[in-house]
Amino acid sequence: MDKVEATWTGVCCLPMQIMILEGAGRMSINSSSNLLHQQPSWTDGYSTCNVSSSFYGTQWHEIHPQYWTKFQVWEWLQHLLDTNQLDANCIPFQEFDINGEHLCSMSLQEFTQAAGTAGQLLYSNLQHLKWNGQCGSDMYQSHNVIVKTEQTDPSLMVSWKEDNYLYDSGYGSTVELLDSKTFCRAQISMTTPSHQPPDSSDVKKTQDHTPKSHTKKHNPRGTHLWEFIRDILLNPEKYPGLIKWEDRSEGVFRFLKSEAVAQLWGKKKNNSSMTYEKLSRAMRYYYKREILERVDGRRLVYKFGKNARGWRENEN
DNA sequence: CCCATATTTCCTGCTT
DNA sequence: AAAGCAGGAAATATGG
Repeated sequence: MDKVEATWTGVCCLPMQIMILEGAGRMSINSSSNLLHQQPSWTDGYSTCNVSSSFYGTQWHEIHPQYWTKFQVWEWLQHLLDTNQLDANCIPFQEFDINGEHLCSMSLQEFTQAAGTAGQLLYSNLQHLKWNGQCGSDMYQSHNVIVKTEQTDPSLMVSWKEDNYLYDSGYGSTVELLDSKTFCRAQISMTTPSHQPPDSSDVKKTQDHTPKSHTKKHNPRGTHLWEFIRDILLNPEKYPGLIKWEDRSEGVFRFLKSEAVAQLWGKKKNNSSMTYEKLSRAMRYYYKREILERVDGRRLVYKFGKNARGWRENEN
């Protein structure tokens, strides 16, 4: 065994990581492949969390919208979803397969056409960006949600807010804070067909996800990856800010801290060299088995398929 | 030891 | 340019 016991306090610039994993106490980290090596950006003491897509690298917020690439347009959209705590369906990403120049030329009407009720939000936010060049800290929020006035690195600010928010209020109490959510409700219910439990052959109901069923045929290493992911989603208070639902009823979710999830998975499997790269390969194998469905276009987003059980709110 | 399943590891190519 | 995504291929771990 060349594994080295290391405590998370060694990674002193990662308060979130420490908090998340403190329950686990010590973590086995391979000295040649720990977080410090895999995620240099985590160690810069700043952009510690990839809460929203990615700030390091592309830095759309430092570029005038006019010059955004399609990718940066999507990052902006994603960011608006994040900061306004909106469901993904509030903004039809496909409608924004355009670059910054095109985006800037759109009228309010066109925005509304493309994104419905959210169009207004997008439009006014973009106007703000256009006239201010650089992004002020307050532009990240639209009119209707939590206002933050601190002058800090936006990425830090946002992750801090989201993390704290998750810690303080827990998952269940989100709604009252977020009237922006309600303004999307109509849209969501229109675009979301009602759902019947897709079960046909399997009449077995495992209300609780305790894996001790007599029908289990092969379960080599205890929990499967998808169950592990599901359980993180189902216990947000235990693993805050790692993965979040994008659309609870449809089973769409998104990794917020992909590498942290990979580390956690690796820990469970006693594999300290687990990475998101490898974890995601395993996730992709689930497509064929219909445990997951593809969600294309959006990074780090997955959707439970018909063979995934136990993730619905009231599953039978 | 063999077999199947469920990853894990590595890789090339493509997209954002 | 860095991160993700797609899959192929091969290796590995585990239980039967």
